[in-house]
This record gives sequence, structure tokens and C-alpha cells, in this order.
Amino acid sequence: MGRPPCGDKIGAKKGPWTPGEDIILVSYIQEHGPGNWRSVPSNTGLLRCSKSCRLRWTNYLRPGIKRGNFTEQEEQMIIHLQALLGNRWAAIASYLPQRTDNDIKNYWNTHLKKKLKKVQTGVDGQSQDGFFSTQSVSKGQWERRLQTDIRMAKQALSEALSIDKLNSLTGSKDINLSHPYLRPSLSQGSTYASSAENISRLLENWMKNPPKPAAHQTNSGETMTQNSFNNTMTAGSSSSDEGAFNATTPEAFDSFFSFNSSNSDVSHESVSVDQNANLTPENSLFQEESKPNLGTQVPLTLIEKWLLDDSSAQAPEDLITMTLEDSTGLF
DNA sequence: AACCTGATCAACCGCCCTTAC
DNA sequence: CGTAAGGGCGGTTGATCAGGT
Repeated sequence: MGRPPCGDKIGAKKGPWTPGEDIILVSYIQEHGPGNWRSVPSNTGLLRCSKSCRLRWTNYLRPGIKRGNFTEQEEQMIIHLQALLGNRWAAIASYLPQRTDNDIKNYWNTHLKKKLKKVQTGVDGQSQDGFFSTQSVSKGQWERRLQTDIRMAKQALSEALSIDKLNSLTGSKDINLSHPYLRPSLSQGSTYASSAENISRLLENWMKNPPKPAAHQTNSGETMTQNSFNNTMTAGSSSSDEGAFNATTPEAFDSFFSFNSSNSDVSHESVSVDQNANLTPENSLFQEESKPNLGTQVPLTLIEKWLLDDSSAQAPEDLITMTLEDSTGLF
């Protein structure tokens, strides 16, 4: 039969994560890096299954996550990509480095689907939104447009691959500048801090409703980790609770997210939020986990152009004659 | 003020793919 | 090659919140 649900065997805790659990998880990943999720619950004492830990990390705690308000640009990218890729949220998310697939999926289901429906059922078919106005084109036009888009994506992909090939041949580590993470316009300095902000917000909430002592986990492993975290958080401050909670200030998080290079067996540099205004996920400890490897993906520069330039629908004859069957091999 | 309803989003479930043995 | 386990992904659920009545 099927595998039992994650965590069933150990009676793992379910439901919303507490700030304390978040802290333990982040603290652990700070030390060991993401990956090997199976060992996370046992090593941290968290009463969560490995899958839950991974999900919590990738969808919420991971550095570089931007939350809330999607920009119109992001919205249009999602709509275009959804039309092209379908509900392949992870693939779509790879073009929006600051968003998680879960976030995009939720946004699609709650906002965009509704918005599209409204437009499609609307009498006028007109919208202030530039993209939606393009949805009213005839099916034939739309199909041709899609074919063109696919062809452009294919072209871009081959270019990206050729660059990768070149890089590997030359042994150059630097790189395909088209990689979304390497593009300053998208990988803004705030991305890393945003995770600290997430946790800061959590802790602020936690401060408002601090857990009662009785609610504290008694698991020895967790206690150990919590202590180590507290040591990190309270370093240089008084030992009072208030002192500990000073860790919720940005400065304290700077400290918290300053990685000790000695803790890492990889060559990432030790970094902190404040001294790296241009810090991006790719040079953080978490870089390899931050997003799927996009090394073979379409350069975002082209993708962006393709996605956002609604006037780029014109295409040479040969592009238009490309069949959808031809394009299926792309994906 | 109380209740209802819809919107939002974090988290879970189950399936599938990949990888190690 | 077959099997088991880990990890990734998309679909779905349920708790919470906001706005309306």
C-alpha cells in the first residue's frame, strides 16, 4: 500500500509552526545547512517530520523570500507562465526567485483565477490591465502567440545552454549572467534580510503572546538547540528576558544571521545582513537550497522581455508555423 | 455587538521521480 | 535489476481574519 503520511510513525506534531520551532529549525540550518532533512527532526528534537521541516524552510523561512503584494509585473509573469507551463508552480516559481511555488499557487488560486474568470465572462472584455486586454484576442491569434512564445523560449534556452557549455569548457565560475540570481535587478539586497524580517515579525508576535513556561518542549535535544540559539541571540546583551528579546531588533538578527565560517565545511564566505547590502541568496550559506538549479533555464532577461513585452507578438513566418507538437519537447 | 460569509495562506496529503543500496 | 527511502511537486484543507449585515 501507500506510504503512511509523513510523521505518522513518530506521532509528529502537526499544524502551525511556533516561533520557537522556527528558531530551532533556522538555528539548525544555520549550523548545518539545508538538506538531509531526515536527520533534522532527530538532531533538533523537533517533533516534526522531515518533510514538514523542509516545507517550512522552503516556503517560509528560507532567505530571499518576498511576501505579500505581488507587483503587476509579477502578476503578468505568472499569468503568462501559467498559460505556457500550466500548473507547474515550481517551474513558474523558478522565474520569480523571490516567490515560492506555494505562494504563487495560492496567489493564482485566490486572485488570478478569479480575475481571469471575471474578464472572460465580462461583457466588455476590456480591462485596465494590459495583459487581460490581450486575453480577448481570438483563439487563433492566441495560439499563434503561444507558439511564438514557445519558440522564443526554446531559442532562449538553447542560448542559455550554449553559455553554460562555454562556461564549463572554460572552467569559468562566473558565470551565466543571465541566471536570475545573478541579476541585481531581481536579486536585490533585501532578499536575504527578508527572511530575518519574517522571523523578526514572528518573534514580535511571539513577544506579544509569549508561550507559557509549561508549554516549553522538554525534549533534551530541542532544549540543547534552543540554548544554543539563545546564546546566539543574547550574545552581548543582558541575560534578562528583555535582553534576549532584543534579538528581535534588526541588529540582533544581523548578528543571528551572520554565519560563522568555521561552522561551514563549504567555501561560502561568512556574511551578515548589514555588511552586505547587495547580498543575494546565491552567496549565502543557503544558496544551494534557495531555488532549483536554473543553470539550464532560459535566461531571465529574455524571458522577462518575452513575458512583459506584449508588443512582441510579431514573429517571423517560420516561428508561427512551428506546431504545438514540436514544442512539447521543450517541456 | 454578534453573527455570517468570503478571502487568504500556511500546512498537510498523496503521488511521482530520483537515488542509493 | 529491483526495492526502499528521500525529496519534490501539485492539489487540497482548515484556521484565521476582514468586511458586511
